[in-house]
Amino acid sequence: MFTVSTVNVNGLRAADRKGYRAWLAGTDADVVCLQEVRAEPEQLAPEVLNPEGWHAHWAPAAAKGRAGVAVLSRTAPDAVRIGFGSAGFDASGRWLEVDLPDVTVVSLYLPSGEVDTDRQEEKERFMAELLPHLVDLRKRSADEGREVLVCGDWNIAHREADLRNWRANRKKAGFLPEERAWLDRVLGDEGGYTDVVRALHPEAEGPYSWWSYRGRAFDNDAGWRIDYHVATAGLAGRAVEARVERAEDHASRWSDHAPVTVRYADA
Amino acid sequence: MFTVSTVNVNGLRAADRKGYRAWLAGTDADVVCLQEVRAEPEQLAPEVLNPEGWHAHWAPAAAKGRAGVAVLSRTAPDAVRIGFGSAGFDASGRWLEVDLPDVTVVSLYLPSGEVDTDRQEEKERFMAELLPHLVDLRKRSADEGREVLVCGDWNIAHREADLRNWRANRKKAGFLPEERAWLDRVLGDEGGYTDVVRALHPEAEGPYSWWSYRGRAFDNDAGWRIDYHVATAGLAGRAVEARVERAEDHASRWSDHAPVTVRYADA
DNA sequence: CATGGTAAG
DNA sequence: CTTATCATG
Repeated sequence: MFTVSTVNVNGLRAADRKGYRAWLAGTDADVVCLQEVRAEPEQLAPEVLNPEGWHAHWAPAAAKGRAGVAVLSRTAPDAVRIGFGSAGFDASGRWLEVDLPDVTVVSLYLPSGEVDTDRQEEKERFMAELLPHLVDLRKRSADEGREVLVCGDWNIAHREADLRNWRANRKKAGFLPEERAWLDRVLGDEGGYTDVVRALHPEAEGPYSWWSYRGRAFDNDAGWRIDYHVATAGLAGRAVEARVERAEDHASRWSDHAPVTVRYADA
Repeated sequence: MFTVSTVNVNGLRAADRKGYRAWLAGTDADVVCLQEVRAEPEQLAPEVLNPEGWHAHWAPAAAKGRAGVAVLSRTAPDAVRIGFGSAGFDASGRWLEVDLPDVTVVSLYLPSGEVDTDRQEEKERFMAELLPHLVDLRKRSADEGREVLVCGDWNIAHREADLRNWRANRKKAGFLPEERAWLDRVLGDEGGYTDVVRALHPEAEGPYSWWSYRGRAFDNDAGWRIDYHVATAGLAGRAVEARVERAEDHASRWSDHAPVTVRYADA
């Protein structure tokens, strides 16, 4: 069995203060993808930077305290690549590829965007540049006999079942028609990828993976499913179980996101 | 008896969370001068903005979250003036004059400065502009038969007895020779003012009124006396008791400064 | 509502 | 070390 977790930690130093380290010590995952590390590697505690029993690779953003992704794996990767060949985004701490024996695992942190600001334009540029790379990555990997798994915070809820209050959010970044249409392409014939958790649970509400810190979103389960396992067909077909590790209560939360963990059967 | 307290609150909203409001409710002062309010009046809780039993006047800085002084008095002032006639500093939230029946009380927050930066030049410009106004204020008030009391954070320790580690601080803002010389002028024939607490306790170490939050300054009593009652001779001669309301322990501190309270006998 | 940077103290 | 503002989420 091959188990992969992905979680947006919303500042790894803060998450560590609140329980991340204990969570990592207790997980049975083989690979953990992190997003929003929001620290330079040197700013992390040694036990977080290089946890015992893990090989950790980091892709911090050039801008201090922003974004930043990582991949932790129990075995050493064959290769590690930062960025997806974009002059504008490769130093933004949003894309890290790690080659394991027969699968390339990616930690992705897509810009959140904000309607009517240049942050939304940036998100759209990022999406526009990413799609061709996703296609290319799938094709190259297929040639090499490898699967691809793009884990991370995609910052888009795909369908109405992917967020609690979809009506109120139709004009909000993260559920805009153009963003959803872009995910349609990623998950359709053009991209050729599968939304693993949705494939396992086609009729479920959610399961949500992010709840705003504002108001009572967590208590009311007013969440969004924006953290995905996006996999090539061969790997997606081997997914046997998915779970969102939602905290018991507010006090035990160490991020506004929850880990999304999927178990894949061996090939 | 006429009792006046002065205290740099280091952010009134934070101070309120930690105990300022209870302190105000318990004080026997007739007038309270505040410095470093660091809030626009509208950002303050109503009970802090207009405490029951007090007349409160505020002089916020134009720059949000910076400086800001206030005077609270149990009786309504006859007049209130913001600034000391300086184009550069009148909107900086550092000078507020309040006329009470026979004394003008001022809340002053002198810039802290920082050696080798333009913040030190700003401090020196402020001092240069302030001294003539102090002289003028004393003279005009004398003509009107009024005393003057300039309370606040002067951000200068006058003499070696006014800070714990004076040797280590000879080149630090707050104990520079030129700053001390300027205070000599304020407190000498030119200014004509008296350092009330020092006059009451000529031989004392301190009493300190500020302890840095850094290190163990508070526990070690490694403090500075930078908060003064600076009064015209007639009022200074009526001072009968001074106390610094140093917190019992770290947990009960609600600012890095302590209130400096003086009781003045009636004329 | 929370993180982290930064300026100020 | 602590207060704020700010941009980001």
